[in-house]
Amino acid sequence: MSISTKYNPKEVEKKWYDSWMQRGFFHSEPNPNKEPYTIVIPPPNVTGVLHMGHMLNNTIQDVLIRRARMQGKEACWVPGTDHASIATEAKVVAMLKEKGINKSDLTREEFLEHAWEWKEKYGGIILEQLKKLGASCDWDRTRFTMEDDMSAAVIEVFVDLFRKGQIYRGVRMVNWDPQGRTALSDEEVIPKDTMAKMYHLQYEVVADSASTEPTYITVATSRPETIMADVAVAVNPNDERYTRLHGKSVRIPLLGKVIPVILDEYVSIDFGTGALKVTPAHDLNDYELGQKHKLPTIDILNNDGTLNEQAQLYVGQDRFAARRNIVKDLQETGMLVKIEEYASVLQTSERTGAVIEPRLSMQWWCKMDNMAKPALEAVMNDEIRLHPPKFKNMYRSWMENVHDWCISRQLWWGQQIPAYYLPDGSYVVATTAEEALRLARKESGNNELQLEDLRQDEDVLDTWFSSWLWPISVFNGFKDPDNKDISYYYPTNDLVTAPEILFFWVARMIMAGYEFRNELPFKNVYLTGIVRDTQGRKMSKQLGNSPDPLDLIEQYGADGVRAGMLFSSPAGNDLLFDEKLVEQGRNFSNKIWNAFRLIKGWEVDESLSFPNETAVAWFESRFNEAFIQIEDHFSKFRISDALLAVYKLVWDDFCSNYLEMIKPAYQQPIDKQTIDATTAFLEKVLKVLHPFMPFITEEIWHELKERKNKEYLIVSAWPKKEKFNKGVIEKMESVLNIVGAIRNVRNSKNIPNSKQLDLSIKNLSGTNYEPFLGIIRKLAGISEVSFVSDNLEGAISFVEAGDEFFIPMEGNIDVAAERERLTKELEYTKGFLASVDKKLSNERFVSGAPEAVITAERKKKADAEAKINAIEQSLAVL
RNA sequence: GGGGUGUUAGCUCAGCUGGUUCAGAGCACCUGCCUUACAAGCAGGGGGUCACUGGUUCGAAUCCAGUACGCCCCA
Repeated sequence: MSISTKYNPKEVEKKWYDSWMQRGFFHSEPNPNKEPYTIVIPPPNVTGVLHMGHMLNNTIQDVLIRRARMQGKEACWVPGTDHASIATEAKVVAMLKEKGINKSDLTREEFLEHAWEWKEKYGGIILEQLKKLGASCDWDRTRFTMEDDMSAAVIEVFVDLFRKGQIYRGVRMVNWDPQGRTALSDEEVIPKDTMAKMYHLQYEVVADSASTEPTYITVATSRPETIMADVAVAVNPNDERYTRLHGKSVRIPLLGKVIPVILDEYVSIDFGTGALKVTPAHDLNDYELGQKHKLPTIDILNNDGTLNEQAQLYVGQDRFAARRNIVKDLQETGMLVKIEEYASVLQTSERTGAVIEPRLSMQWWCKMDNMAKPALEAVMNDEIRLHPPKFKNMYRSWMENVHDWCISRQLWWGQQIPAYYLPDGSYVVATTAEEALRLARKESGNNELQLEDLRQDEDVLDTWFSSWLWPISVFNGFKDPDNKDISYYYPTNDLVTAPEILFFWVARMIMAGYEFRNELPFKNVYLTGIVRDTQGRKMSKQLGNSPDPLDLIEQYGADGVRAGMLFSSPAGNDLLFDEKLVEQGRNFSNKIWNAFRLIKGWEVDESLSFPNETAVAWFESRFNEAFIQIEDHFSKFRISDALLAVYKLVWDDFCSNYLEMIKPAYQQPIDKQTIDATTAFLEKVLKVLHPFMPFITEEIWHELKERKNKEYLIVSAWPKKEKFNKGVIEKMESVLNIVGAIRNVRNSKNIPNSKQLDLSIKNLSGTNYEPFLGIIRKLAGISEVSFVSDNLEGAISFVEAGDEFFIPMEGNIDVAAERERLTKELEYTKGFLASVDKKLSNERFVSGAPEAVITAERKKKADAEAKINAIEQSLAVL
């Protein structure tokens, strides 16, 4: 037999992936005779490379889709990528810069040409990487959020929502990324804990008459460079320190401009000095305060973060340079009282890392409140289930406090907003320029207008404004709402994604589902955790703590990596990734491989009788029991638990126990009935293992037997739930306990495995041990078994299931040690009995507890008493 | 500040409907084995007041309240 003792995944994985592709097993077409099962991939950024998060996420999707396929459903997993406007544009800008080209020197068309070229060349690598993982996506259906159809859907949706009054244009406070020079949604802003400085500045109070000494009010701010944009100083009306200032005005330091003191309970008395400078253009809270008190707004920043003319001072300087300079100048004039360090949260851009500038700007907005309602309800009433359900609360609080969505981005890569400005500044919204012209002529009453007179809005839409349509648009549901694909596959079944994007993607897809199809987009949302390193740190490029997934696959095999990722990742929990887990996954592959080698290596002798009836009957039941558990785990999306249950079934039950029971002596042949049963068991085991470890299972499946053309494991029938015999399982459990006890004796007495032992059984329970004697002999290395009615002298004894067992020790038994061991066990059992007795003598327990519990307690009592009796007898004969 | 969530073995975590799956798994550790499927393995073993304090209950790791510490989301 020349099969290697080590499983070698490399060529096996490539072979089977190609073979599956060739035979079209991943491809799906609507089939009215089958139940559809659909997953749409969370489209990774087209610029992305596979990281550990993707690995986890896509492994789970593949497990679900493979199981569904085997269950006979029409399984369709739609892959694709997202155009990721900011990330991609940043990459392209950087690439151009390396070539010495500035974006600002290019026209929009030129830039987009470069971008597309870049996308064609480098985009979508990640999809190729997913194939290495074994992802069984329907690659014929691969989509990209900026391909023509998808973009058309985005534009159509924009126009539709605009006509419904759900989209508007307005000046609002936005998160401004001065580096990317674009607005960001709240979700694209990452708060970072930092130590910041709090500057205490003096504002001179404008005196009633010129004669009095100047007085000052101290204001605390973290952003001294914005004082030129101040329009008021606010204090709490209940703050007695400042009562004297009610109705007064103050002078801005350096600038000398006079601004009023206003009163508002919003100001917290204990924070800073209790006096707040109000800068509506550069702080969200100040903006709201300004609106409330009808204060003007003075915007002193350019879109690149430098100061503009409105600032009057430090014009043209970057905001941080201006801060350094103003601090120096304030110090020199004595208006800076002190600088304090305090822990603060810095808002930064997810894409560029720049510090976010709250900024007033004209943007496009999408109203959320109407759409949020059905989306909230669907989750609250479990039409859409979140796994784990703890995310429901979070979802609710977000949806109840939902803000309008800023959907415009000052970028070129993406869907350009279909708004067209007329020369007079008014605008129309239309899917095409031609239609826009028609509308413009109609609305303006000016039939002389030409296409050249219209100017399309420069901005593009937020990436998520295309992603939220994904489950519908991948099936062309906008252009052709009743096509056979969308009618069949939509609503999809399960969505697997990270909790980080629960709001800006998942929630919005739900809204889009109800808004555009009156139907939920998916039924279950499985939320994975974040993959962290062993120290609990998020994996990141900067930290360099993330292993390269492809290296891992190279080293441990895709199956090993998949299993490793799943071993410790219950839904919604972060996964502390340790390469040890992948090693365990690899070892598991090897274990299965060797079980296969063993079975494959046996010679069959058809003349032999069938000696393994008990073992076969037991494993049959055990498989069915485990399978029911596995299915239960799956039904509750406990993927990790399902794998662990399979793992134990394979390793403990099948390999350590079953195969050892039936294994013929060295170089002896096996009987026909046993080999047939065992082959069938292995096939069943391979089936339940296949979704987790597709490659090795397919390999063994084909090596085990000749298979016809399309008889592949990937499309074989998932096992059915069947009844099992609980009694058989329990009996075997106690037999295995006996084996364990004998092995323990062997170990503690240093008796080598090669030395056979004898066993005497004092059968008090009336159990029929006959069918199990062969198993006990084989697994525990016993030669003679005898049944006795008296205790054996000079033997080590133990009790199991009410019966006593003796192993003769040929006189060299350590009486003292044995006595000690038995005494200890006796003490323990007596203590145990006492606690059971206490319970049973408690009348309220007996009357209050259910019958089954009481019976169980009575049985415990009887067992304990029998055991005490047996130990005492053993002690007596020692 | 508001809301959520967690704290179980050295580590990572299960424990779902309160009671035999109730204190468990994997890794790590210790002992002994290269026993012809597998040393990427086999056999055995040690290790936990279930964060703390109270309450409900015949019975609490499990339910409730509070405290401490951690994490997440929103401000």
